[in-house]
Amino acid sequence: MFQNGSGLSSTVLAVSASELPPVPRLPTRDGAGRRAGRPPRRRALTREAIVDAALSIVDAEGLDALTMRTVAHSLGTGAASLYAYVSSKEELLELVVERAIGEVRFEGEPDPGRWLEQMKSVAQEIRRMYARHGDLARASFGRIPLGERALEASEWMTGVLRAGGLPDQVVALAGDLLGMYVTATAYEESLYTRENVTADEFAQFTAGLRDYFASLPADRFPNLVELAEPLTASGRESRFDFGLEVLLRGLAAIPADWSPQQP
Amino acid sequence: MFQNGSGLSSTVLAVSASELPPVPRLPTRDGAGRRAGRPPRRRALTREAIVDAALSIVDAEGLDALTMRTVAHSLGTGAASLYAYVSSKEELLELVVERAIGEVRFEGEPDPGRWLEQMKSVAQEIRRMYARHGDLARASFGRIPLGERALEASEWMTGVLRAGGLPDQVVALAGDLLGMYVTATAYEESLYTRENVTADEFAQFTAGLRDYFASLPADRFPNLVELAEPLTASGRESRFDFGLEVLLRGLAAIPADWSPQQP
DNA sequence: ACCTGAACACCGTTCAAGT
DNA sequence: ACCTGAACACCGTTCAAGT
Repeated sequence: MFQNGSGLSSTVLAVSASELPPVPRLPTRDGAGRRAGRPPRRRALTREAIVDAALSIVDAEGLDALTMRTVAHSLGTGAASLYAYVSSKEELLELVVERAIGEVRFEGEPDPGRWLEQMKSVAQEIRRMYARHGDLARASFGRIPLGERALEASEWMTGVLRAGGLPDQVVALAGDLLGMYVTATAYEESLYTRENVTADEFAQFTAGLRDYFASLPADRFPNLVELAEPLTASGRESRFDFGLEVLLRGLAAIPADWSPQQP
Repeated sequence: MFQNGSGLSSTVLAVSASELPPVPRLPTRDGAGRRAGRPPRRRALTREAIVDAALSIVDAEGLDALTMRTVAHSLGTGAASLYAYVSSKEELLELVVERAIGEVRFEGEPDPGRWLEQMKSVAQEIRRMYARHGDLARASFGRIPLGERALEASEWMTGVLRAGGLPDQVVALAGDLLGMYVTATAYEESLYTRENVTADEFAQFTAGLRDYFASLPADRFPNLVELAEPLTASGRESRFDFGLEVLLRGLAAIPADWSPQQP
């Protein structure tokens, strides 16, 4: 749930909260497995500050611009100094993703009569969060955020799906599926929202794509030629809404006793 | 269609076939936009050979092991020599993805009575293709392959969806959605099929995840605690089948006049 | 005309040497 | 005890200099 798909990633976000149990991890082979550990006493440099700086860089210049050097530079140090607070770039990315997910707000309690609306609204909320943070969705993909805030999100979504009367196994699978859908969509959308591609250039590209389909040899690609227009017509918003609609209608249509054909 | 989601990527695969029109492109800012151009006369090194070598590396060691240097080395040259055949690593990745998609086979003609089965089977076919090629799905994500083989795939899928009686706009959106689902799933699955994570380690991780959920404070995370088992029980196969089932049922349930609420 | 070694400007990460 | 400059082993890409 909220797992950005079924993802069981190799590393997983450490919980900062006190009373939560230690997070399970897949072993890493490259020896970058140690944790930062000790609290940062009385220093200007803190985990918080590093995550802040990293997220700001992603917002302003995208994920590719986030390097240990750029983060360190924006904090007035060298890259090596970050390793006292963060065990690897991988861990830093997890912290940044967790921070972003923590921004998502859930209003109200799970309402049995409104579970579809509630799921739709939280999906849109998450999408908006990603839209605020450049192409962060790319880093988010395939991770299972298990930090406190992410768990709260999973808890809420699980509650909504259960309130909807879905059986437990379907609740679990549905949460993963919706998380994956939103993250994947957000990632793809970030590709054409890159600050160095103007809306005009994008429109031109779309038009070019339509003309490309339209000009294919009609004997070999009759359907693509005929559908050149609808294939390239939909905007981001409609694509997202369409997929969400399909997923939710499909979920509502899944029988209570669903199980895979070949176990 | 077959676009691995709604993806309109910044660069797009060049069509190798003769009679197809030139592919539309989004402008790139980093000046890496030139094409290889001239045919490789009588040389051992060819585009084909380079793509072969690159795909072999992905199969054997994963996408991260694919560097211009490793590819060149496996062909007995230096990285610089590849740039006579391929304008950038980005273009090489597109060629590799296209090659892999070309492996997917479609049996039979679109059959109006069997469109759901046909879509399900092609989705499984594509998933198997990705499973053969390490974590190639990662490189595939967010690209629109427009090469000849990919177009044939899109043509076929479009035909099946139309045969199913879906309206044109739904056909277009559905193709993107299914493509994105399969690619995203394949990518996530590749994360735990990494050759350096054994099945045993994975099972252990899953068990750890279950125990993690189960041991959360029950007052704050009642649903996660209660659903610890189902949340971590499903295998890859069931996850994939579940999502596919949801998508196809949802598609079948979309009204013919669907359009986004806020245009 | 074709090819490529060496270089450039980067990475993430480590560690000896400073304070 | 804490911090970090410099180095290591890599990247993708370029280009002058070879044949």
